[in-house]
Amino acid sequence: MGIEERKLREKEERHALIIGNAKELILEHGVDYLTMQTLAEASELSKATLYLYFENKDAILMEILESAASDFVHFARSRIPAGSTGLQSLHALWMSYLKLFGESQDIIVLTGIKNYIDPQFPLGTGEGGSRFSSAMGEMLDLIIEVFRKGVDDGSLEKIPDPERLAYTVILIATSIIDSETRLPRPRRDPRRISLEIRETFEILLRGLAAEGSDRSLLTFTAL
Amino acid sequence: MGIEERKLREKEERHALIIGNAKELILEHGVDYLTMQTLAEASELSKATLYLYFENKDAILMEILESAASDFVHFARSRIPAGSTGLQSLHALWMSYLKLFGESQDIIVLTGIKNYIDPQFPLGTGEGGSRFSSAMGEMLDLIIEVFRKGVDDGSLEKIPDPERLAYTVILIATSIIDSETRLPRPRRDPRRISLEIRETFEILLRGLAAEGSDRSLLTFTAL
Amino acid sequence: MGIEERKLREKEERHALIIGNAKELILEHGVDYLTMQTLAEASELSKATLYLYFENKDAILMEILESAASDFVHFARSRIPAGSTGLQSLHALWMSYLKLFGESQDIIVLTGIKNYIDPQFPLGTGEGGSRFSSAMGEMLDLIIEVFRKGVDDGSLEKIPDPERLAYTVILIATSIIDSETRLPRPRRDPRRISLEIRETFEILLRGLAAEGSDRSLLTFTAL
Amino acid sequence: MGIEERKLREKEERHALIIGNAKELILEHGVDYLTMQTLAEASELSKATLYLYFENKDAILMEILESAASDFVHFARSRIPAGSTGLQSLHALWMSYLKLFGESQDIIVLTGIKNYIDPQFPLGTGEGGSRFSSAMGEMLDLIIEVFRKGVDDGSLEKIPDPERLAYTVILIATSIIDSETRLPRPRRDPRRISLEIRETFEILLRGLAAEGSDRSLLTFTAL
DNA sequence: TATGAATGAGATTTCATTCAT
DNA sequence: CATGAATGAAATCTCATTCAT
Repeated sequence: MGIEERKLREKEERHALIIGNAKELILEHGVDYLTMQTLAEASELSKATLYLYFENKDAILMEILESAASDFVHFARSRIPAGSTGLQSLHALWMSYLKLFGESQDIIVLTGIKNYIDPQFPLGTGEGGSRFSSAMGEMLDLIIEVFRKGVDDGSLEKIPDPERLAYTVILIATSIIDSETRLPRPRRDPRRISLEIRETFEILLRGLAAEGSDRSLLTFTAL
Repeated sequence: MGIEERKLREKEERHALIIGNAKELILEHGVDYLTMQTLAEASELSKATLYLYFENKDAILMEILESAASDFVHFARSRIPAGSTGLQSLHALWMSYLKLFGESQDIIVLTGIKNYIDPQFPLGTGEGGSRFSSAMGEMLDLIIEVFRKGVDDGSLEKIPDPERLAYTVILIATSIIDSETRLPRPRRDPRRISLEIRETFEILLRGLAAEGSDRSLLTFTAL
Repeated sequence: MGIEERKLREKEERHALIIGNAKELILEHGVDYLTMQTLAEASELSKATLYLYFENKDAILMEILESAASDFVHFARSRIPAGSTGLQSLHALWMSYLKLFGESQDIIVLTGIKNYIDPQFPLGTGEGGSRFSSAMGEMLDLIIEVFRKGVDDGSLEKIPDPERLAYTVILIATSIIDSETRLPRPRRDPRRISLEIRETFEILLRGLAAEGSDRSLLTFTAL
Repeated sequence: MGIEERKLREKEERHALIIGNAKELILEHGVDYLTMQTLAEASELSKATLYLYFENKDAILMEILESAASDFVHFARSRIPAGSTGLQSLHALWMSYLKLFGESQDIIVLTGIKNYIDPQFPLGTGEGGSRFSSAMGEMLDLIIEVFRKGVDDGSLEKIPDPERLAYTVILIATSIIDSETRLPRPRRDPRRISLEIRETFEILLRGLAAEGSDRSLLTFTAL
């Protein structure tokens, strides 16, 4: 029975290996560089073998996207204290984003893929909407929730259409990174990106917060 | 020499024709649809002929980008009254953006191409910087200028690194449209985009403006 | 030795199981659907295991063909009364065909495979003849025998080359079904096939029978 | 203007060349051997070039099928004298078949492709029926027409369902050749096939003709 | 100047078969 | 005896780019 376990583990490891290599490739050379060929080479496997682990190329991208998005949502939720105001929640949410981005570069991969798979998200859910990531949907829900809370408790300015704004905010946040994804790593500077995101979030937060809000909630410099 | 003139004129006309068709195709069907094949057909020319007018596909996209960006910069500059504060200038700048977007849809083409050609811009100028658009550089300069003025005259909050923020702001503004560009026109909704951009700009403006600024400068509803 | 017996029996059972599944798959989804993959799944075995029981895919198909053809020959022989004329024998032979087809659908499998494996049979025995089915050879012999008998006893028209005609007749009979085999069962209509075969046999029988033959031997309507 | 003509001619020649090579390959090695790769090699062109002349592989097969079927129908119609009985027409029809087969081997190609493209034809027209060859439809119509005429003028036996029988007859006629198509030419013997077809047609004709028909119409030996 | 024609390189996917464990 | 895992070879199709005429 130890054998079965080992086999299962090995299978999972390979699966993870492939995903890992795919992420690495995307991170290194951009999403367009990820072909079954390059992925096979990077994984020291044949192309056919990849199809043992994934139904098709989309499935690989989807899995990366799903897991990255899902990780983010869970992490963020865990860092929003119960009873916090909308503004506090938003602050916590963005802190999570910065933290996660600082620790791994999954977010780079995530956004790159998002735009590759479904460039119109979050603008158009349309008919093909169902095709799109469920984890991405959860992320959207979380943000909408925070916006609504903030408007209700008065910690945020009035937001005409929280759903639309949530879309837009995801778009902004991801697109700052998005462009990075297609370029080779050498030209990328994680610290610069981090600074840019932080600064952008501060401006957005100032723009969203109700007048007279606590200044300490409008900055991320403590990071 | 009348002959030479005519030839020159015809050459320019063809050149313009191709560019026009390329824009149209992008607008209609998204950037991915623009292949040398489709462009040749739309222009009623052969693929080979396209190469008489442009070195390669990138050159076509670049030129569209250049001219659109250049148009925008000139238009925006013409709408910033002499002697206006930084905040006023920024307001005018964004009004121009909204106006231009309302009137033509060049901006859709522009941003779509920007991300297609050089997705890292404005993040990475790097070594490859020379490759990138000079008109885009002018746009950048304009925004930096406005930021500096605003910080100096106290109409904007302190901005640690105006250049970087200018990059970011262009990115935000363009990326909202970016995703649209790859979709065929039918699924696009100009009004929605317009609303999103406007709302985003308001939030950014509120976030950038010094406290106690004139409220009328923080909204675009008059549009 | 009880053990050895059991092992042998189990081996044969597996063998039969695989063959059975292969038939079922062909019957359900058509010959093209039978891949080592689908067969392994249906048999709840690994693909590699299939190769323990059969040298390659062709061997599997061949065996199905063999057994189906063999079954048919035995069944048909058992239904040809001793002392019957050639015409009576031919009638009995084709009744067997119709009956077998009505009861099982093995014949569908059989013909489908025949054309898949060795489409030139019965046209070409050639050098590669050895490769081909021995049971199919028996079927051929049976028909030739019947033809010869009929020509001798005057119940059939003169047949220039009984062997060649036997080939042709098998071809005709099987080919009516052949095309069906590649289609999934839902689009198949056993009754229509049955009618077609019957009608064809009647025409052939009329064409083969000596003039003035007993009319009741020229029809299968009693079926 | 001579230039344009020449170009057009050359284009058509290439087109014809490819079709010719495709036929040749099918004739030589069977339908399964025809891949874009082998066809490209045989034509001394690159695979990509083939796509300049044909939209996809199916289009190539379809064109061969269409033209062969269409040729046959026209040829056959031209050889059926006005005012002939059904039996005479059928005889003429099959003479045409034999003649065409004797002259070119297009019919081999035709039937091979027919079964490759649409194996269920003529059994199942089904929903996808429209997808199938229009020339093949004309062939069917011709045969049905002849059957009806023969039943009406009493030269043929009663036919319960002329349409179904027409299907069956095409099936029989083509399937005799069909098997050939997938095998390399060396194992093929045109004369034998010719004999088989002739003999089969005679039997069918005897089976279909009304009793007491003119014997000279029941044989093809004059061929 | 213009172009028809051609193509190399590369993308995704499928399948019969092998081999170490 | 059984198998999970791996793979080579092949299939269809696309696209930016080149070159002789």
